[in-house]
Parts: sequence; C-alpha cells; structure tokens
Amino acid sequence: MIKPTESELEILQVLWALGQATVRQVNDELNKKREIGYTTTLKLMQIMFEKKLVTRTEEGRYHLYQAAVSEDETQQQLLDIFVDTAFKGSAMKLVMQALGNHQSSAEELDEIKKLIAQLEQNN
Amino acid sequence: MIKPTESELEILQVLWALGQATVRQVNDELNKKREIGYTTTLKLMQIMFEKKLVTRTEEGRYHLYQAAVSEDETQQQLLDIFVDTAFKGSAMKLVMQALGNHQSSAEELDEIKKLIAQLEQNN
DNA sequence: ATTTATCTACGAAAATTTTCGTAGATAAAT
DNA sequence: ATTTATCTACGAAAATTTTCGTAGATAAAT
Repeated sequence: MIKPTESELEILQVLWALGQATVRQVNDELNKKREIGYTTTLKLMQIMFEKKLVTRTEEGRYHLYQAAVSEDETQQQLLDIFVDTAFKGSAMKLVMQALGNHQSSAEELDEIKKLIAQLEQNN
Repeated sequence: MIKPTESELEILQVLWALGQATVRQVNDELNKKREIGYTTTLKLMQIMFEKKLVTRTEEGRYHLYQAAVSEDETQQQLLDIFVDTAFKGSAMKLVMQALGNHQSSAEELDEIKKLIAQLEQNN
C-alpha cells in the first residue's frame, strides 16, 4: 500500500467522514480549515485515483469519489511508520507519551484497562 | 519550534544516540540503514544548523554537532501533529491501536497500568 | 438561443526536500 | 616537498509535493 502524503491524508479524512463525495464537497470541507483552490483539490484527487487511493464513479457530469483504503488500515500503517521514525520502534514509549499528555476521561482510561487485561490474558 | 523533515529526524536520532558527533560519524550511522552520500548528510546538517535544530563547535578541522532540540520535546511535538493529522485528534484511538498491534511484554503493560492509576488519581 | 456557472482534464509553475558535484583548505601519508 | 585523503562551503540539479491557470465540455439560468 502507498503512503499518502499530508494533503492526500486530509482528503482521505474527508472521504472517510462523508463516505462518498464530489470534488466540490471535499474542497468545501477542506476550506473550513484552510484556503485551498478547487483545481488543487481536483488535481490531488486525480492523482489519488491514479495511485488507487480512491475510486470514483461517473454520475452524469460529476465524479463521485470514495476512499479505496480503509481508515483503520491506513492509520495502522501510518502508525507503524511513525513509531519507527519518531520513536525508534518503541510503541511503548509512544503510548506513554500519548497517555501522559492528552487528558483522557475516566471512561477512556477504563477502556484501555480492559484492553490491557485482554492482552495479559493472551500471554 | 520547527518540525524536522524525515531526513532531519533521522539525523536527530543519531545525534540523540551519540550525544555529539561529526558529519562523518553521522553519515556512517545512516549508511547502516541506507546508502547516502557524505555531502548529502553534510548539507542536511548545515541546513539544520541554520534552522537551529543543531548546534556545532569547531574542533580543529572538524565540526562537532549536537542536537539543539531534546528528544522528548521533539517526540511530543511530532506526536501532537501526528495525532491531529492521522487520528483526527483522538489520542485514545492511537493508544488503542498502538497497544493492540505491537506485542508488549508483561512489564510494559504493568508500567502502563501504573501510569493509568496515576492519571486516575489526578482526576 | 445565448450567456453564465461549474465540472473535468491537462500541463506546468512553485514550493519543498533530498541529493550530489565541484572547489578550496588543511591534515596525513609518502 | 609532493601527493593523497578528508573536511567544509556553496550552488545547483533532481525528486517530490502542492498549487493553480487555461481550455473544453456540459448543465443551468436568463
């Protein structure tokens, strides 16, 4: 699988959220965050189509785009790369830093505890 | 603080590990992973010097380089950006994925449990 | 029917990042 | 003393990524 660039990832985020979308819709979403021209978004999505990061169907004059890679798999892949490059492969250190610095609710901590309990059983 | 590029991060990793190093030493380390020319590494480190990512002292004919940014702070900063771009800000989701997919030892899981206990107390 | 708006396709410019060639200086080797 | 090896500095080429202008087609509005 190909690693998406930063801009491509932004577009994937939108597609994951919307399911299906035209270039116009994606561009509108992106413009809520930052200014970006319509043709810029269009070109990026065309490139992503070539790279097989998205699929599209022609609906009359429009193209309806859809993510061709799943959110979970992509996140997992990016995470693996990130752990390697930024944390020299130590997922544990990453977890500790993430836990320590982003305040988390009691429910979230409970969830993690459950997950840990599961993992301990599997050992 | 400036976000280091991928190559710059690789160099920072080496400097963090070695503490202090010449371009030659860094280049040798990098070449254990992949081929990269001496002048390429040199140029990168010169750029990093301009960006204030590293400091250097002249030792005779050499330059001794040192990281100007701490490993922890940089990792924290990169993590923040990464959580935002790849996980839409959900540190929790990242933690769960990281825990689930990288096998961790019992000791490591214990450490995390301790950390969670601490966090719960602070609430 | 004609104008206007909106879409795709294409190509190239601009910006960023990585790579490396060349020159000049100095130390080390012969 | 002369050659060889190794360092820095510099600039520019190459590769990658992002941005946008223009043209042509079609639908919508007047």
